[in-house]
Amino acid sequence: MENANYDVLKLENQLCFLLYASSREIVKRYKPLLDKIDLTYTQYIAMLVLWEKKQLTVKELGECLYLDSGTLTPLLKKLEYKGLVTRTRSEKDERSLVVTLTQEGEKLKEQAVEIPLQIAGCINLTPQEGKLLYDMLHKVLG
Amino acid sequence: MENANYDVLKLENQLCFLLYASSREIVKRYKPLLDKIDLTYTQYIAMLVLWEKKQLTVKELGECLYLDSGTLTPLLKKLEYKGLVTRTRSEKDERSLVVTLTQEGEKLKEQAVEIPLQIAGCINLTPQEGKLLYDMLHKVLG
DNA sequence: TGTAATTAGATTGTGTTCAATTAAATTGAG
DNA sequence: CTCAATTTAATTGAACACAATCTAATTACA
Repeated sequence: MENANYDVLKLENQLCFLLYASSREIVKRYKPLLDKIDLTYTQYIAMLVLWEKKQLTVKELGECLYLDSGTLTPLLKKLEYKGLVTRTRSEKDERSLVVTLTQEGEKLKEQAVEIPLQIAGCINLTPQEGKLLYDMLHKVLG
Repeated sequence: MENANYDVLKLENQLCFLLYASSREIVKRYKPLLDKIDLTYTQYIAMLVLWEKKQLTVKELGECLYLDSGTLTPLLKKLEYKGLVTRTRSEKDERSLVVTLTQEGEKLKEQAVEIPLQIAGCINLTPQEGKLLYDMLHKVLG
């Protein structure tokens, strides 16, 4: 084949690149809001889970966030250092580390509750489009 | 307001989290394919642009990829080290660094041409859904 | 029961990302 | 022209991501 069709290589055609670029763009839009409560984006999504569940193991948190201990261990140590969570070994199974929201961590939720609306306000999608995007990303994630 | 509605904080409701998780998931699916041609995902998308344009400045490449020199400088040095590109200052404007595809870099395109189809094959979307996702991500990116 | 296999986290090393700063080159206003 | 403002990369430092490896604890099977 002398003239292979290289069009598939063109960047504009790359759905994956759009996904990658959009993800970073959105995280960047969170930054000024998260700076106010001194959290990074990854710390924020970890806190989202903790605000909902109060307590869970590193393994469970990793399953929620699709992150492994290589990312979570240092992140949770930072949240512990900030006084937002505690880290203790499970009594039932010493291999498991239980992460628990502190009072301080619980209190931070009140300030964080503003963030989702502010983010929604700066994303250029109608609720219908948002729902469509949501459904398709769910399919991608499988 | 005694019972603020914290539902907006729930992770499943977070479009942004899905975007972030899907992006990482897709990049992970590229890895075994990119390992064969010894490129990381970021190096790959830089090569995509170079395969199309042959030559451009770091600034132009950054605009294509939404990445700054903090990311691109070390990345391009690695591509140069691998012999895929050359890096030379522009004669017209010494501030600009011109990145040029080498013969070696051009040759790699032949092996890379297989990748998009293989990725498409492991993403769980119909062409119609892909188009919809594509359009909405374009809107998000603005 | 005793050892092999598995599991949960921690650690290490590579490679991004990005904000902030720096340095050199170029441009523009007076 | 000339000096201040702007532009382009490079550098630095903090924080991920993730593969690979390690250790300790638990489970399973011969």
